[in-house]
Amino acid sequence: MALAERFKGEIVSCDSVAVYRGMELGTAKPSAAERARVPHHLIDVADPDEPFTAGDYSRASRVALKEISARGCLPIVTGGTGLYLRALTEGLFNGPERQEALRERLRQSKARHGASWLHRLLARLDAPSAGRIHANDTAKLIRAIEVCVAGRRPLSQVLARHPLTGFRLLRVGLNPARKELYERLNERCAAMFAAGLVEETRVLLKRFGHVKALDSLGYRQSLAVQAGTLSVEAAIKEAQQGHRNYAKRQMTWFRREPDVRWIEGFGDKPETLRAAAALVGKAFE
RNA sequence: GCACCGGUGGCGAAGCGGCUAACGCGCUGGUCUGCAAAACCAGUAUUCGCGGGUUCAAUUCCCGCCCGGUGCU
Repeated sequence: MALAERFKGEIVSCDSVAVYRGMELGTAKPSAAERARVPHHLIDVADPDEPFTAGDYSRASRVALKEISARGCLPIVTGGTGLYLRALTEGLFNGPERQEALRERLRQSKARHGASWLHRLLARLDAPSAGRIHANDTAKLIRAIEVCVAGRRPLSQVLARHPLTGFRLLRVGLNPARKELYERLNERCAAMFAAGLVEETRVLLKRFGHVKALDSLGYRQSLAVQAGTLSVEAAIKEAQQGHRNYAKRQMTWFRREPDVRWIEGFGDKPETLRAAAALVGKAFE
C-alpha cells in the first residue's frame, strides 16, 4: 500500500482465495478504504462456486499488468500463492484445462483398482512424468494423466513455459523470524474467528453449498463448527496450526524463487518499508 | 498409611522376554507447470522414571525407591 502510494503503483493481488467474492474475514483482504486509495486487481473476480485456476490467474494478471503500465503506473504484485506467481512470471505450458468427467472416472478407477493404479497408468502413458511424480500424489497424477489423455500428448513433452515478457521484475521477499511469525499468525487467526468467520462461512455455505473454496484455511474449520463436529476453540487451534504449516510451505517455495531480494522482518515495520522502497527506487526510478 | 493403575521422543500413544522401539501430531527440510490456503515426500528416541536382580537376552519378569492418578480406612 505505502509503496504503491509512493511510486504511483497499483496492486495486483496474488492470492488464490482472495479472488473469491464473499470470502472476506478469512483472507484478510484490503479494506474498501484501502482499495479506494490504491487500485487493487485480482480480488473478488469469481464466486466461490466458480473454479478459478492457475491458468485463469496467469491470463488475468497479465492483462492487469499491461493495463497498469499502459496507464503509466507501476504494477506491484503482492501475495503468497507461489504457483500463481510462477504462472504469472514464468507461465504455464499450453495444456488442456480441467476435465471434470475424466477426473471423476480416474478417481473411480483408483477406488476400484487400488492406490497404485493411477501411477501405473501414467507409467504407461508417460514414463518420464511417472518417474517425477510420487505414486501417492493423486492430485498431480490426475493432472498428468489428464494432460496426456485430453491433450493427446505426454505431459513430459509439453513442458515449455511461456514467460511474461515486456516487464523488468524486482522480487522482494519478507523473512521474519519463524517464532514471531508463528505468534502473529496465531493472533491473526484468532482475530478472524472473533470477527465472525464462522458466520461468514455459514452464509457462504447456504448460498453455494460445500464448494472447494470453502476448504481453505479457517473456512474448512468453520465448516466443521457448523456441522457440530468441532468446538470453536478447537477450530481456532486447528486453523492456527494450518496457517503455521502453510507459512512454512510458502517459505520452502519462495526460497527456490530466483533473484529474490530478502528483507528480514515483517512488512509493517518502518525499516522494512524503507528497505523495500530503496530497492524499488533503485530499480525503477 | 494401605491397595490398585500408570510413568516409552516436544506431545499423544503401541509394544510387555529376542527383528534396526509401531503409529498419529508437532518440528525441520523438500517437491510442486490449471481446484495450490491443495496434494505429496523425507528426516526427526543408540533408548523405554531411577537403582539393583533374574536370564544367553529385558522397555517387557522380580525387588526397592521416586513421581502422577484413582480408591480405601
